[in-house]
Amino acid sequence: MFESEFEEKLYGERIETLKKISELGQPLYPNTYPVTMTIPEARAKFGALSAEDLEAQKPPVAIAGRIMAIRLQGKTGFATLQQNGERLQIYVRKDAVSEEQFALYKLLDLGDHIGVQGYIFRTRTGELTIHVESLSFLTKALLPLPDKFSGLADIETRYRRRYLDLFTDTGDFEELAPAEEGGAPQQGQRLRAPSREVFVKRAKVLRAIRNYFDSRGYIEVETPMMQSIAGGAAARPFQTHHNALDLDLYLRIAPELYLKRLVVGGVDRVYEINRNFRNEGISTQHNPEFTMLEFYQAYANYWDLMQITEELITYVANEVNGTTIARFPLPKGKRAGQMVEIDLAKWRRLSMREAIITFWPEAAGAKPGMDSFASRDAVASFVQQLRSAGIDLPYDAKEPLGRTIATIFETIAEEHLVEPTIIYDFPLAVSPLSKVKPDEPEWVERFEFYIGGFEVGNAFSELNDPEDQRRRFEMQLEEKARGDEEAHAMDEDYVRALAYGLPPTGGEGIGIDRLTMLLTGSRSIRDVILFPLLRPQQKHGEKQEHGESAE
RNA sequence: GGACGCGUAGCUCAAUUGGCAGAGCAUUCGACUCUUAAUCGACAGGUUGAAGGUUCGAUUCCUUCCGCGUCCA
Repeated sequence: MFESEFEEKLYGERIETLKKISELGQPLYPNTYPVTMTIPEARAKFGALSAEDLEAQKPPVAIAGRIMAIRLQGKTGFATLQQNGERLQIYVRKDAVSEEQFALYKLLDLGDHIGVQGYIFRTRTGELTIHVESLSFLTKALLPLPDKFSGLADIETRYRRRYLDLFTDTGDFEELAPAEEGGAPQQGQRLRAPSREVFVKRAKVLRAIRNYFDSRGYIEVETPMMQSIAGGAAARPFQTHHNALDLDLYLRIAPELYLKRLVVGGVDRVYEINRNFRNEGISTQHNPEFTMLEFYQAYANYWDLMQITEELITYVANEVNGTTIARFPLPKGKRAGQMVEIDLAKWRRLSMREAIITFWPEAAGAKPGMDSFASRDAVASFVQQLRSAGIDLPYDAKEPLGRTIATIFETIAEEHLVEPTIIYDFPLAVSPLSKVKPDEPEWVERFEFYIGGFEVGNAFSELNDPEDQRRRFEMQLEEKARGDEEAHAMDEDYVRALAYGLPPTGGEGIGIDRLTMLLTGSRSIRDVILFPLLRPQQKHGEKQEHGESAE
């Protein structure tokens, strides 16, 4: 457990301190403390009252918190308690508490939990403070806290020890001027919110989404996380095994096919918010387990979903931040790291083909025409044009035409989609579960929406023709045979479900982690996931083959 | 998977051209009855991520490995 002799020594000293606290008659790990309010409640209730008002009332309170700062000066002392991310100062005088309790105060360390009872007043400098009449020891911190002002700066430690990050992180600020002699450094605009605030907002995001759908007649459900066919998306799954049934299973990559089975079953409006698992790389936008919202609505198509999307994102932004303006550091591309302001209520819509034309790089020569995407030769020459302009573009002459078009889109357009943008009409070849456009058989009624330069959601009019669905799965099997490990597997039971009749339905998935990144100004998905996946840490001693002995 | 960067005391950070590893906070001891990044005095705290190499001498240069970050695939 100990990382150094220093830590071990300090731990031992604090165990000794615990004994002394016990000798003062304090239980060492009491199971409760009778608070009258939380620290945030106390600040809200008394924060506006003047010193005179407080002096007249001497409002009695009992609160509890963790000691984040402590200043002892002879026969008196101050300490700062923290609870629920807010702080309140306490004032302890030797002549206001019992002898044992002042002895206890002198034995307190940074990080300890205590409860105090007394009355609220303001100090000479005006700070809201509790004049302590009685204090109780609650729990000891046996290990040292991170730097009391800077907190944890090391990103890795913040992820690995999120418990420390949550109560010590104060966010990042723009550096304005160097610290003056003996003073605190000047702080500018906040660049990153405190960790705790990010996760409080994440909870608000979930609450707002549930409010939105619950008030519109949707039913929230939970469908299998362990599936014998990992369907509903193009991704590699994690594999597991059920011993009693001797059954290979996959962790789900999407809930999609189960949710549409529910629509077949007459659950016309349904949503699920839950984890998906994809056995892929890790980046600032990818964690192997991530949270996805999927919702389905019978008798709706992708045009209806576009409207719902714009409404939902606007609603959630207002609920969470009180504004639709999001300040967000771009996570990738040429402008990576740049802070941008995005209005989540202002949307534009472009078809995929329009987006390719709009963001066609000048260096690549003549822009494609709208009608040129139907020709394999034309699209192949687009690839050559882009490559000769120095753009790295994967291309396989044997891959379906639609896949090439989708790759071109992702390569040249995605990073430009910073303002909320709906990209609609996708190639059939990359959309095995979407309904074909009636007038264009190679294109489907599907859209993705992009904010901040990355994909946040994906939606389509659901393919509900079982014959067509079977053919699409068969096309996917050919892709699999061609070497595409992410191609969809055949799901006979899903085709059978469609054969009972799926009404016309629109469905959509939205990445909750990415949406939370936008609403909290977080540059990495790891900043919005409490315990992101990291490689397990090796201890130095474990790597050494031969133990070295001093003797 | 590739390129680049980072790893120094518990925490936050220094260390000039390759020349005695240092400061603040925290800890320990002492002083202090309105402090608030409290203040003042004293002590202690290091295998510079790991292993190897070059050198009279390596935190610094080189190689490999480990972990993390960023960009790209």
